[in-house]
Amino acid sequence: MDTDSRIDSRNQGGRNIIEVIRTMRPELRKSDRKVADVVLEDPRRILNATVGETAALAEVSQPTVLRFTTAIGCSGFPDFKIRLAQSLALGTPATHSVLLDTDQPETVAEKIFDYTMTSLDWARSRLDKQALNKAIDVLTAARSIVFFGFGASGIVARDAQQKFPLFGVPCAAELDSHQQVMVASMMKPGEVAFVISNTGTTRSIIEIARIARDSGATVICLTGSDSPLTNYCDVSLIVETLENTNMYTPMISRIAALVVIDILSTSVAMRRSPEHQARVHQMKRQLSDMRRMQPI
Amino acid sequence: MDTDSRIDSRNQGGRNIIEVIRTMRPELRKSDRKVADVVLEDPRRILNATVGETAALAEVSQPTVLRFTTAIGCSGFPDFKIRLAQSLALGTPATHSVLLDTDQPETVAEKIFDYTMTSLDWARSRLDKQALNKAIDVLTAARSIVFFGFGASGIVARDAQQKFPLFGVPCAAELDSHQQVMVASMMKPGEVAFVISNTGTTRSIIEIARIARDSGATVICLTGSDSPLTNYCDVSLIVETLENTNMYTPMISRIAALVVIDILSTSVAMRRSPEHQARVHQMKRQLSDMRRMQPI
DNA sequence: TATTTTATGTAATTTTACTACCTAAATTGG
DNA sequence: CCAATTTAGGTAGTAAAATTACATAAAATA
Repeated sequence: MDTDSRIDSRNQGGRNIIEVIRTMRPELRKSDRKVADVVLEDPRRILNATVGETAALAEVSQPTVLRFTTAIGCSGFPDFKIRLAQSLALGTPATHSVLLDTDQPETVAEKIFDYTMTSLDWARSRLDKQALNKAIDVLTAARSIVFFGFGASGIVARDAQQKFPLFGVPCAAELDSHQQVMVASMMKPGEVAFVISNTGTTRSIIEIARIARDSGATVICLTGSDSPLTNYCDVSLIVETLENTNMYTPMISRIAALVVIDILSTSVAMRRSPEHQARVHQMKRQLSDMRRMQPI
Repeated sequence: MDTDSRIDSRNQGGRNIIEVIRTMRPELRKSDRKVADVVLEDPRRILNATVGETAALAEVSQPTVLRFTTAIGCSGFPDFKIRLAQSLALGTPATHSVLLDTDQPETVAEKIFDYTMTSLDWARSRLDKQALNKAIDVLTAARSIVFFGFGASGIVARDAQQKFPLFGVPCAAELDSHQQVMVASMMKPGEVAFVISNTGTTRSIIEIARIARDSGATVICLTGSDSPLTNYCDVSLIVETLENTNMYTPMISRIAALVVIDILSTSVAMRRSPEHQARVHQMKRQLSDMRRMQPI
């Protein structure tokens, strides 16, 4: 219920009809259940089917198919097909149900892929464009950037640190808490501290933001919710991830963060002079040459 | 043309009809273009419209609407609506066109998000379930795992190394080429070498796979295409990414790889005894406690 | 300018979705 | 356990939608 209403608000009218059918199946009429079963068995087939064809597949009458569509909350057969098409939009049936202990690896793969994609869509629609713009401005003007992060966010920090130097901005990634304090307190105006923390509540990372800011650095944070961390930051990039099911959150949060890093680095690169871009191309060529060479 | 035909092969019949309409618009008949415009202006509105209503909106006759649908490659109006529904499934119109120098940050964000999601879907449908199963078997049985990777793949290796120890499997991530050779040559039967390389052509990483295998280790690779690397591996996880536009490939390949790591680690976790899972929960609780504590 | 080709609308036709109604099965109260 | 009532499901007819055939207008070409 709670979950559904949230998803509902995403795009008009209840989403993922397949999931709806699956959950409602037990309380459906016997004949409606027959229809439900042929739909669930191969939803894609229904997309090109008429009421009559669907009825034949389910071995019921046409009005039963119509009654089925209204039973699951659609306004008619065409509407049902539209909903189904949307649920099937990305590959196979999208089931963002929770992982079950009994799931086969195939199912686990499907669910995780699906959940990742859906969550990215969610994050996309929620991303604050203004903050994004401001972050790009700040990063483009930065004399140097230091990325701070722990654990999974440390991975993101490292990833960012590998990307940004391409545009001539000196970068560092600090992942050790002692080192972080030292570096943060030595920062100067014109430098940017980029603080990454999914929870935004990790005490030590909040400290880092505070210290860096006191030192005169501009502080950007990349976090999962409007947390205490944002109080110490000049720009807050909040990447909300879909629900907080303990199982998925750590997975999706770092992926969403990486996508944001992609967006930032690409945008900064695009603002740089063509000269820089030429240099990037040259470097890429060298890298690809290296791949064919024997290492020392 | 080339691009379209490839996308066509994904799921039956050309995908993202909105993009198709946009690209074909100039070469459409005058009246068809009127239809195209009302569709592009507010695609969502068409989902609940009939031929007649669409014709009225575009101020053309009904057959013109029909001719429009066939002109853009649909087999009829209902088919067109289905395609449209699929294109609109995830949030706003999905445009996976190439990045332009003139794109605003908002557009860049949209494009990168969209491209990431689409590519993940592509990777999902292409993932070899058998190899996945085998990899899970091997990892579950492993006495220890060493992850090898360079550059962006090094990030993936680190991420994996942070995840797997949760299930009681000793793990390491080797990112330095000299260190890699040493560790690989010291591996023993029962141990697993997990080699990550997007290109699969990096000379030194292929060497690592060969050395590890010669030492008796089971070798799993995670790579972007059926490359030379796979010759030296017992299990090859090939994560194909959508097209090789130089701009996007490095971004999406590492994200797809991370999702595969998620799937593997989750599946391995699920095969472990409940005892292990309890331990994981306990650890999570400790971590979340730590977040509220002052660092040392 | 005449002729062919292409574009678009009108009107008829077919197909599809939907509704009214009727029968059979199931459920409940006496 | 049987009659009454509700509920499920099918038949057949109806409305509405999509599609086709055809005619006319506009454009292009000779």
